[in-house]
Amino acid sequence: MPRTNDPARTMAGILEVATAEFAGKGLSGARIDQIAAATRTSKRMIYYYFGSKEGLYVAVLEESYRRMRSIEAQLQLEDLAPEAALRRLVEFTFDHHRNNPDYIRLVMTENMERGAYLAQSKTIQDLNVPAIEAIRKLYDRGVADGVFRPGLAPIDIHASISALTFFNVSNQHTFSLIFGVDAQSHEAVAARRQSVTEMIVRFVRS
Amino acid sequence: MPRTNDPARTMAGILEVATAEFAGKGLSGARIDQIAAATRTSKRMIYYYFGSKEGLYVAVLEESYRRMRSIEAQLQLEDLAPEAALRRLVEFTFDHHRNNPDYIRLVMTENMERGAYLAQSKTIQDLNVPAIEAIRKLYDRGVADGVFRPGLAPIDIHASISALTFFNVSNQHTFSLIFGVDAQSHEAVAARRQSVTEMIVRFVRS
DNA sequence: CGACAAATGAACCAGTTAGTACATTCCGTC
DNA sequence: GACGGAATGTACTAACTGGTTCATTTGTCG
Repeated sequence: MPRTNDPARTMAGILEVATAEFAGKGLSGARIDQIAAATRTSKRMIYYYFGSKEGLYVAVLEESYRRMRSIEAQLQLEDLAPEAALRRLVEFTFDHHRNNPDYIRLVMTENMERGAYLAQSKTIQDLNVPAIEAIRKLYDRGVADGVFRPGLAPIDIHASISALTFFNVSNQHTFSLIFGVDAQSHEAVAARRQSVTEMIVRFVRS
Repeated sequence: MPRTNDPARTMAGILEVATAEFAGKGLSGARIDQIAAATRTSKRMIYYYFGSKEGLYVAVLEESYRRMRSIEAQLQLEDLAPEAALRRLVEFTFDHHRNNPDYIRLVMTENMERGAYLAQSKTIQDLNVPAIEAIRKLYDRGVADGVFRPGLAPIDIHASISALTFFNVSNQHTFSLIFGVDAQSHEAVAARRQSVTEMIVRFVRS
């Protein structure tokens, strides 16, 4: 059977498989042979396009951050009242993280690597700034309306939202093991979602 | 020169070095040869006492959790008014996590392993229950005094405290890279510490 | 003291893993 | 249709890595 050259498809296929592998096992736990075997191409192509295991990992990291940002940008917070917008942002982040454990695990992996690879990437570093801007806008509106108390830093609010929603996924295994199996049930997750939202809203409210 | 047999010292030495290695590089990134080289004993002894790389990892995990609990148990929250006790607990947890990145990284590692090794350990699983009990007591006191609002779950409060303090260390690298280098400065950390405390207190306050 | 298990050391090994050499095929351009 | 670079496949390798074999020494107990 004849071969068909399709660089874009080959690269995309490698990236997709590699994302699952790196997210599943971390950087040092991931196996290039495993990735190659799960692709319809060969290991040779991984090195042809990405140069090294680390190069592939950086590409996966960049792609994953980029996808997250593009989804995030779809939120239309301007149309909502400040508190409703804040709730929407928190709930969206909570749900997004919960539905994208691979993204969470890649960020965990990168933190285990002490940010060494994220530091190499030029494109990633100005990626989350829009997220801060969105918070700043809705916060300023809330302060102007008198529903939010003044003096808070948008980046601090962002840190808290990230912490509460990220941890919920990143530490789910150890948390469930120590505090009971039902911590991941539908009801428990829904309750946690509401609690997290409430905590953020109460923090900024006048 | 004559050899001196000292099993306790040998094991303790291995555990200490192994803790740094596993915390530094994760389970798959850690190298038994590296651990052996950093010890004053040999690789042979690691297998003699711990059986396998995984066995050593479990021992490190158990020891690390145990140490954390013993420190935690020293808190005397009963002597303080409810809100002061809650502040003390949050600030203590914040400082403890910040001063023990190895512990944080071991928990991150175990979550990357999906809790597979924590699940094997009998001694660990009933370890954090006292932490919940401490919160329950101070929370009940606060509700009785009328300073805390009723209807909250102690485990939910614990989850929030853990999330906010854990994330502050676990994700410091990616967070600093994306949002500026000064996120780990003395001032920034102190501000974050106060913000986290304030968030928890405002959540439970009537 | 003598015997015997516990503790230790040095060298070794088999399987794995990131990375490569070499040859071949595809496909746009002139 | 020929030419040349881009894209791909196969087979290989050097180094690493968890784990072991075999031999030796230490300390304790009767």
